[in-house]
Amino acid sequence: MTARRQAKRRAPARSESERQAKLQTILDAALDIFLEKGFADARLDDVAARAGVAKGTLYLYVPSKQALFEALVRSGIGGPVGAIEQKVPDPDISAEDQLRALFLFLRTEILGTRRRDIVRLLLMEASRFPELAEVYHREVIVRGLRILRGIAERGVARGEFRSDEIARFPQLAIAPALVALLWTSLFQRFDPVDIEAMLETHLTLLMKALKRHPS
Amino acid sequence: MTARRQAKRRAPARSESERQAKLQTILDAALDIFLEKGFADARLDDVAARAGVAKGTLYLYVPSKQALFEALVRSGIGGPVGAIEQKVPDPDISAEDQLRALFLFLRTEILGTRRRDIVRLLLMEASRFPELAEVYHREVIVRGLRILRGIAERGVARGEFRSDEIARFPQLAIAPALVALLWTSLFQRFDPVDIEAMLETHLTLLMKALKRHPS
Amino acid sequence: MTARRQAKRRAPARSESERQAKLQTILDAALDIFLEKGFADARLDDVAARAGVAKGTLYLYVPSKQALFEALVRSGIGGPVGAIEQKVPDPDISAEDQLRALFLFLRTEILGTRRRDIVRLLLMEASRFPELAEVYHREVIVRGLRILRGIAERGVARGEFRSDEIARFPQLAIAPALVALLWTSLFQRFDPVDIEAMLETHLTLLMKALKRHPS
Amino acid sequence: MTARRQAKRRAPARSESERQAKLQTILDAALDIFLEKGFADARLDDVAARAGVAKGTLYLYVPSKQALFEALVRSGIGGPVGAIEQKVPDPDISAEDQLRALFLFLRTEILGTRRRDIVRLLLMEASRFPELAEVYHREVIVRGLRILRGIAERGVARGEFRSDEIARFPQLAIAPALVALLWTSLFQRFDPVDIEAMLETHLTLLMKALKRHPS
DNA sequence: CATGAATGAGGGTTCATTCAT
DNA sequence: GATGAATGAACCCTCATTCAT
Repeated sequence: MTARRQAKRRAPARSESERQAKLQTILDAALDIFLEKGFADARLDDVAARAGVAKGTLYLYVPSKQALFEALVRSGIGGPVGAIEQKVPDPDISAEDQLRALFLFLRTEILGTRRRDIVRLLLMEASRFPELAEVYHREVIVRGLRILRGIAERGVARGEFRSDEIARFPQLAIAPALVALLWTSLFQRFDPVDIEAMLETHLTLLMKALKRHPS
Repeated sequence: MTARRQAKRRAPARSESERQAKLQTILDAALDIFLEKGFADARLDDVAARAGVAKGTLYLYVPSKQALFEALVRSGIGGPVGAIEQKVPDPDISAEDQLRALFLFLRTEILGTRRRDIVRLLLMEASRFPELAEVYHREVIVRGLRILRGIAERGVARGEFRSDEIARFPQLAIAPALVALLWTSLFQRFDPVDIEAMLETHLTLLMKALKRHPS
Repeated sequence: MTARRQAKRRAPARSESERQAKLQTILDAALDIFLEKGFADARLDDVAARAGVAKGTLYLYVPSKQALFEALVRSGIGGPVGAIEQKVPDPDISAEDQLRALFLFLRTEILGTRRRDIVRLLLMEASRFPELAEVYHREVIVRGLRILRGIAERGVARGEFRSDEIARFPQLAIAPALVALLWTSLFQRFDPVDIEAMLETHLTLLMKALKRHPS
Repeated sequence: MTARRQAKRRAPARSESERQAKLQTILDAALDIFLEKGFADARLDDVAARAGVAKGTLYLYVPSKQALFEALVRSGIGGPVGAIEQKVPDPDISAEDQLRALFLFLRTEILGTRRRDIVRLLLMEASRFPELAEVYHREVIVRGLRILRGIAERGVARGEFRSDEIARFPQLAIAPALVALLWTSLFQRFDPVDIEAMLETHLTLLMKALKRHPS
């Protein structure tokens, strides 16, 4: 064991962190290419070229094209949900403000960033990668809906909301965000919509429907 | 002479309706395969096998794989929208009932049929077929949103609705249908959701938010 | 036997001569297409379309694409050689005039007609159809060279020619015609050459070389 | 550092000369196959097999079947013409000897080598590759005829030749070489002709026709 | 570790030939 | 006989993966 380590450390031209950095470079390049072409049409030649490495090098970091795709998606999901889980369920603020905070987060941390593209890519390819759909469901969907349900239940419990529709179907609360995501990707260029205003209007309607004493 | 003319003018070996039927068989088979594998991974061998014809036969009906895909999508969109345009804008019934009729139609004519899969396929591949995305936008999205906007505006005009949010962002009214579509395709098998109840709840919330005198 | 004949004669819509006429239509169409595309690139669809028949009909007249090509070439060669054999070896005129008559025939009956294209097609495809090359050699080359050799030998015998080079290598006498054929097909469009003057000059040179008392 | 640089700057895995050698192997193999089958019927599988490489490897050296064909032809033409341009127009020797040198060169460097096959292949396929016909015309025909014309004009100028027929139609001087080329390819196997004697006889005749004082 | 040349299975497309009408 | 829809073998080209350097 020691001997082996020494053998490896004799020329540690690449430390573990350097290796991680290069892997990240590859994942970034892969995201670009996969987004542009989709999984099946993406060529590893292009990924390698964009990452600035030789094609064979990819296989030193990832065992196959499919694994590259999966690593890419896994690295891009989950993180933000954890952040929301930390910040949003603040019992000191109203359910409405919690929802608004959640949407602000969605707009700034997802819809306005590359993560939006990762999610779109995932939606596009999910039916071809059922296992990945399950991971996404478990790591993002379930946790996201749990947060929403928590907000809704607390809203009902403290009398802020009249009814529990969102607790029962939290999907209804983020449905417009899904529309925003797809619209941006597919139609925005020839039929632009003010996404921010749309989401704001959604919250307005939702509050009208839910709040006992609409502000 | 007459006899010869008949010989030359005789009905085509395969009548037009027979040709259409076979084309439909091919389109059906193609939908199955494209849904299962996505456009790029779908093999025309499989399409032909499922349609029960030889591979070369496909090219008697469609000039290329891409054209097959486009024909498939085009054949599956547009029709229902026309039906809705005919039925829904009935001035004799309330805006709420018009919306409910629209959602009933969505559930029974889209979400409950193969058209759901065509739409999902389109969403999956839209970025690879920008022209098709435009066709879909023009033939379905624009017309669908126009119907919704019409309902909303009439609801406001006749005093049934308090405000015009849906007229401004009709996307908000059908957003849950999009969730339903994707959920069904991606997660329903391991996390079933009562789609009908969800959409019903959406309508309930929407009416609470919009109606001047909620029933 | 009689019965069969009667059966056939009951509706002899197509007599033998009609059949021959249709075959000729097909061969003409095939020549056009083969000339335009070469054998391998010619499509029977195009041959059928140009002949005004259905593709399957071709197979009622010819058993395969290769057979069509061979029938075409066979039908287009040989004929003229027979004509020359009849006309040229006129013992009453000088060898020079016989040669001139031969070249006039070449210019007007071969180089200036479709036969030129048939010969070119044959040269192009001969290495792929060795049997056809043999037929051409036997039916055209051998007979043509025999005519030339006959002229040359008579010229020597009657003292008109000094030597027997052309009797030994009659190919030398028609070599410029081959140049004319290929030049016309390949280079004439961007580097035009006065073919008639070239052949005339060839004869002039040849007479200078051969004749005892150049005129 | 130096070591690393060497690692990055090391000679290409395959040196340029190795690459050229392999390309030549492929071109040689392609010539065999194209000659045997013609362009359209040649299969890249066979080219690869004969070259001893995998099919995909061909595409590392040439972008398409057509480009392979064109590379093959281009690599085989032009070179010898340059050599002749250097050697033949020697003002110290007679026009006759220049012509004889030219024919010797033709026999040993073209007719007796693979270049003969390349020319034949070009003639066979020229109508399918009009651009290539132009290249050949420009790089070979024009230059070759210019050499002949130069010899002829000098022959006239110095009084060696009586007349200028060859200066006007230099094609007449090499026409027998074309016959030799085609005869060798098409008929030689069942009707052998002494090509060397034929060309020698051609020169004899030509000198008789042209020279003021035949030797 | 890194490279990139080489591999070869795979798939879209064509088209000569067949055959039911 | 004539038709033309159907067939399916064949072939060019791509690209994920391997491996000698």
